[in-house]
Amino acid sequence: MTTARERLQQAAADRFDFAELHPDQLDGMEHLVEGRDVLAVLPTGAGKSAIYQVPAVLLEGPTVVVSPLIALQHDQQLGLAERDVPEAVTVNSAQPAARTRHAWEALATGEAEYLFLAPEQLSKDEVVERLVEAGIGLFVVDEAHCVSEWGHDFRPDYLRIGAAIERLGHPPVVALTATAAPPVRADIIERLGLREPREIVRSFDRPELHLTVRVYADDDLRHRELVERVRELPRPGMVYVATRKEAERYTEALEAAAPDVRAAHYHAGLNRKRREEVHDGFLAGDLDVVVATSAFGMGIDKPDVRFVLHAASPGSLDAYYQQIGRAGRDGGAATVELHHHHDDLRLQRFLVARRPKPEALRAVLTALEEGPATGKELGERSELSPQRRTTAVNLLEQVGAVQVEEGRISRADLSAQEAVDAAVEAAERHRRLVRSRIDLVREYAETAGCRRRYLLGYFGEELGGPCGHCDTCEAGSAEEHVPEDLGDERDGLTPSTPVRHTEWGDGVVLATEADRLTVLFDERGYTTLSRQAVEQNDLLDVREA
DNA sequence: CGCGTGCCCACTAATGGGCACGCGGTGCCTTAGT
Repeated sequence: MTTARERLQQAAADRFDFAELHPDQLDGMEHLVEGRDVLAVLPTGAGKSAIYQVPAVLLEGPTVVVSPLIALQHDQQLGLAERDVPEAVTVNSAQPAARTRHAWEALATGEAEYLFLAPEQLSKDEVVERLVEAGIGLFVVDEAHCVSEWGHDFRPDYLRIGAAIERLGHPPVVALTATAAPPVRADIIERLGLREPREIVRSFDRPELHLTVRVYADDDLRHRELVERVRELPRPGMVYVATRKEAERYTEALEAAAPDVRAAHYHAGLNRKRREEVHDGFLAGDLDVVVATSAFGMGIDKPDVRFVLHAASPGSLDAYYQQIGRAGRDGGAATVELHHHHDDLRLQRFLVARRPKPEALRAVLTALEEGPATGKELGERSELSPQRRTTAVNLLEQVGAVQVEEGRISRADLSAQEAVDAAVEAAERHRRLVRSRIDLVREYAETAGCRRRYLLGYFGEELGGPCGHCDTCEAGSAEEHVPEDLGDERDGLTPSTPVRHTEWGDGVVLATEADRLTVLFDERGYTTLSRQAVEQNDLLDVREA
């Protein structure tokens, strides 16, 4: 009798041509074929996709892969076409109806094994019903950080994936991502409804990246220096900016200052053809530098990116880590610089987490007084856009004001006023969290301590001493900022310790520095506390997890 | 959310206060018209 492990290795070798599987991959695969859920946080290039691709052929029933971008779905589909496996199909609005028809038929007959779709598809009842009929054997959420990053406002259907999984009878689920700090991992697990998932988390350390921050008070100076850096540094590389206008402005400045540098800008305002040109041109080596907003990046698996410069601070260290992670994937040295200006954060504070409109919440509740409704019916009754409507339903469901069962939304026993108040408060709490993350970007920019230590601490990883390979280490200031009691559990306040603050309630210690602690409070978000104040005033109690 | 821009108005000509207005990111989806 062969073990699951042997069958997986056999399938990987015979059908995928994977010579050898990494223990992390095998571990994830094994849990899936045993019917358990998995959350895998592994760097790009570590073979995340294999974790679902191989078990898919051993498990009965087709595999659903939820992926945020149609372009990514297409890439994965093409990759699978080269393997000795059943067909991979996609369902989305951009393809001809005939292709979608074929996809559903192939899935129903068992001819197709893999189905790629965006989360928005799962909000359609007929889609979920077809999946129920197909008897889904494995459910995959690729780029799973999007659940936490986009689900709360931008793409609310990300928060509805969990409900779809339940309607499918909860087949084994695997969530895959390259970047997720501990609170993000917790959010993914909760929102997808993963059951005692096996968490596979590899180190976030990327020693080949040299980290530097420059802080500016003058935007024009920043602009000039950044252009100069692009001229000096080995290429290819990427420059991240905060706005579309800045992407164009920096590209023009670069073209003027360095005609030999082949540069292009990229943002979501470009037409599809142009976006493809820039994307493909960069991957093919026809472009040296792309200046882009956050729109550029997912699907960029280019090994030889030699620098990632930020001409403006992003809205979180999660986003920052994700963007710089595109440098040095070949293992060669790469330059990572944050060119920070205090005003960058003002823009981010505006951009992230807008408040929900109480009118939208009321409109949903009023529409439901007529009786339960599907999402579509609710849209017709309330005249809200799909995005507004789904965001409102998500919030109301979260506070127990509505229930969603079998795709039908109904009112719970809670007055409209109580429901709206609770939903607004839930949104406020999330807004505080998201805004508090912005403060940590500033702290990263301003710390005199080791940059790498700070960044890894944010991702729940304790780096013993200074890394010796960032600007503060080289300047000597990092040495003085290592906590003296590192590893000493004298005060018990080590990372991931649950604590209670006299005023701010429950939280979890996330990172420790010489003079301060970063704590994530349920009600308040990320907060930095002075160690001295904590000790003198006895502000924190360790509580039972 | 909060800053920069530009307009009006006041007013011994050249500036400046007050204020309304515009601007700022990420992708699915759908569907009419060429």
